Amino acid sequence: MASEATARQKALEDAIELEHFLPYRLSRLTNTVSNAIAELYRDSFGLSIPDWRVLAVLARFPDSSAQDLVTRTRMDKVAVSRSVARLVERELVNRSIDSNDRRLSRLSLSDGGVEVYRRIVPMARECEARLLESLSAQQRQALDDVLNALQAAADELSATS
Amino acid sequence: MASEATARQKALEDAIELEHFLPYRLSRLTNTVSNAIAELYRDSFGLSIPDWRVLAVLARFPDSSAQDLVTRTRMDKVAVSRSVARLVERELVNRSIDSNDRRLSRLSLSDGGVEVYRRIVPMARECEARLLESLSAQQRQALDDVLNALQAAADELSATS
DNA sequence: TCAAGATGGTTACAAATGAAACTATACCGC
DNA sequence: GCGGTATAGTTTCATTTGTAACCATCTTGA
Repeated sequence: MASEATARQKALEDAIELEHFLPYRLSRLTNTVSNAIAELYRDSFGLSIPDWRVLAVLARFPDSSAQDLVTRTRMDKVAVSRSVARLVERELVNRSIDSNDRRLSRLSLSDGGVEVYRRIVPMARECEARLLESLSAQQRQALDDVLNALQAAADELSATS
Repeated sequence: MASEATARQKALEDAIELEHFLPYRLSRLTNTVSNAIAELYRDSFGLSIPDWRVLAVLARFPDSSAQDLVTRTRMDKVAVSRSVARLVERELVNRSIDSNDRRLSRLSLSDGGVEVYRRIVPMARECEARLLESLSAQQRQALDDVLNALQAAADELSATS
């Protein structure tokens, strides 16, 4: 009993405050941001965030294959396949088959895709700007460095576990 | 045609590099961290992250109601209900009914729940520490401030949109 | 006191996500 | 050239998650 009570006591002393726990804070922040953005893209263009990511990469790297998209978006290949299927269906993306290797798709924005992309970009920038406005110039620099360091540490974490 | 080409050109010039786009970077970091942690909790104790959050809050605030958990974890009430159901089923959490208001649950860790919690805490702290190790003391302070500012800005964003 | 909300919590159903199996094509060594 | 293996991409199925409807209980105000 005494030792049972002690164990309980010890657990309580060590208790983690979720509010200050980094992974929780990151998760909460990301959820808030992602939900706001997802709503914006969905209501404006009927696009999901994965769809938008695919568009963004294709705008910069036309003639990408699905595999290229996997690499550049860090989405998994199933998610890429589904987004591409939606976008092709909606004729925002053109798909053709690589003439040298017929396993590969060659994906590009259609004119319609370019147009949608062109209209989304300012909205995306606006969201980002509103977040960054809350920071000083120094904090923005610090954020950039810190995100890089944390991502590297997180990659390490997931590699070693 | 010329104008069509120009539009395309303009879109490309404005193109967003996903790698530098804050919402994307946050999302990527959070996914990496969450996946690593989720794997750890799952393999060690068969717990999901929502389960763990509920445990963490109950360790600090025994006799919480489900609604209290919603507030403190920022999870939605369905997720809380499901986590609690799982944890009660596994007898890590005790549920009783508030004697004054029979709609309310009174939730607390069982002895087994305390034990599981006590064993998870060091693992959670270790994860967090590994992430923070990558930062200088100044960067850690900056991170704290920046996360607070960004969360506030994100709340603002989702409120106004 | 009792009808009309409001609140706490669960259930049911739909949409999103992930893992594994599958198809088609290409490459490699013989 | 041909069997075995690797790669690109899709489909299938199970799990998770979110939304909305729901039930029980409480509160309020005529």
